[in-house]
Amino acid sequence: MTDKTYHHGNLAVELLQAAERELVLNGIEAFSLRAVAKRAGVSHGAPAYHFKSARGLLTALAATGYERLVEAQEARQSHAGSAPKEQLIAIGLGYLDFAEANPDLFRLMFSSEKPDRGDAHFDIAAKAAFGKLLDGVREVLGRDPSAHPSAMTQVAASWAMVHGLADLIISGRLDGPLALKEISGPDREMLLSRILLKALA
Amino acid sequence: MTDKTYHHGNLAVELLQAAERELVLNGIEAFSLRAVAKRAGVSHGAPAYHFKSARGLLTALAATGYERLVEAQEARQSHAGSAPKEQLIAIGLGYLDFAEANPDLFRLMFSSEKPDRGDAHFDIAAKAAFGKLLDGVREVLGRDPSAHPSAMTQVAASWAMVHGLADLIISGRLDGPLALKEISGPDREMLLSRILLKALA
DNA sequence: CGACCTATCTAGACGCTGTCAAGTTCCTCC
DNA sequence: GGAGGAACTTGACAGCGTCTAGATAGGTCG
Repeated sequence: MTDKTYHHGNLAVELLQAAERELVLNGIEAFSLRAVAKRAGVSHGAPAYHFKSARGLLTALAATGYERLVEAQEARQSHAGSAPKEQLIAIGLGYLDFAEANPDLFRLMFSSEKPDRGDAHFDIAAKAAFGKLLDGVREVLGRDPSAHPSAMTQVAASWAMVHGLADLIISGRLDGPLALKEISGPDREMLLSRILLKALA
Repeated sequence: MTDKTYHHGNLAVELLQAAERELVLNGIEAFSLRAVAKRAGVSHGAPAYHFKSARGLLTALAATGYERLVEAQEARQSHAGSAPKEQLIAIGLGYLDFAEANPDLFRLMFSSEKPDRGDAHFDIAAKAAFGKLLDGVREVLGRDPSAHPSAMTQVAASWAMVHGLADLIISGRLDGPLALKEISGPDREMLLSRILLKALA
């Protein structure tokens, strides 16, 4: 159950870790399956046994990403006030936390066609993350977005705002105009919160 | 100046067109320089002469993308009312038009590390596109965002909203929850405009 | 008219990539 | 203790981007 045997029984997990490390080091576009195998200390053909293809490995990695996205959001929620709006802002800030901490993984999850979106694990994890946002908006509006089109519009607006913000931040596009890199701590949180709040208008 | 000679004098332009065609057909992640060369009817080494590398070709392509983004925005503006808010909404809708009409090019421009952002042509074109947004917000607020931090926050919010919306739309993520695919015409424009307007709150 | 010169493109080689098929090693269970 | 399957290795293949050397066309000048 540990490792280091010929069949070390843990390779799938190790490959995922190695893949993420490669993603961080080389970026998503220079990602190489063979480099992942080498990093994990196995032959270049080994990954194919556990994940059918490079696509399969990246799909699995992206799926874990959605799970960790939810964790980042819940971490924020647990430190926020209990008012619905505060909770929704926390969900948004958690979204930004995750994107900033894992920019390449974030891109893999949302802006890449490499993961197979039809994959069951991927789909479940992605839907769970979407559900988080849905819950937040429901609490604020006091009704279920799934049943009320206008509330669903509110979900779309919130998602678009936080997602666009995340995407612009990790591509460094707000560093120049907003000088976002030079702001930190509470000032930064305040600024981002104010922007996120606009989506709720 | 036309084509079909050995040195047909037009290859750079033809390569750009071929590259975009390949982008549309195969997607950004399966993009191949050799396929572009084949499509243009030249040897696989030919592109290197005009654009130093694949990166160079994609950088040039992305740069033209920004120029066409501005054109899409101006097309919308010319059909909109003259009120500042209407003009800004038009700029946003043009942004969405462009993204929906050229999803892979949009991804190349905003979410890829393949283009060289230090390239002069790329930088100028990208800054011009950003300037469009800046102008729109200035007219609405009546002051220059470059000089007023609070107005620049407004720019960031507007950009994040429209950019996030574009990104979610082209990845099909609003088709399910919002059923956006089933809405069209004026209904659709109204819905998108209402979301964009929220950023101005 | 002919020779050169430079811009433009071709052709081949290199090491890398992902995938596949066949072979090898280890573990388990009968 | 032998069989069989699971986990991994090995080698081959086509396609990729880049580099280098060579071929060719067009224009310029003697």
